[in-house]
Amino acid sequence: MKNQLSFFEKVYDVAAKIPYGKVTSYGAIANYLGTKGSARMVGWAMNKSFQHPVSIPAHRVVNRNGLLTGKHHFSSPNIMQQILENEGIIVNSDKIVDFEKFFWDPATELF
DNA sequence: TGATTGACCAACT
DNA sequence: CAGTTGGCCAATC
Repeated sequence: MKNQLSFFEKVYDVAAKIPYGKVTSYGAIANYLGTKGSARMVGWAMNKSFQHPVSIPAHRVVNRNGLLTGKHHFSSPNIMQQILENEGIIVNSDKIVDFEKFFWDPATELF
């Protein structure tokens, strides 16, 4: 029995818990999981999240700079920004304004 | 099955 | 300051 979830599964678990109107980074999730170097896997997991049965708010996950790097992988490159602005997050030039204000760190908030 | 890639990050050169 | 490298795990070729 493999009680231990794969890194892949943990990413979904954390990403699904991102509160409304908040954002986090790939590195923050990876760091929370204890594998800082696996930040790329988080993004890759988000890509697969679309085919994942659970709704993953991948639009609330951005890179360390608050830049919407993954927007291009959505149905339309403008969808990600539209949703974020819909949640009260200000986005300018594909970048989140006051990123630290909307930043949600699982290691801190989720504990 | 070995090699490459991937929505990243930090450190090094 | 810009380009390269190492790290991590899973999927694709």
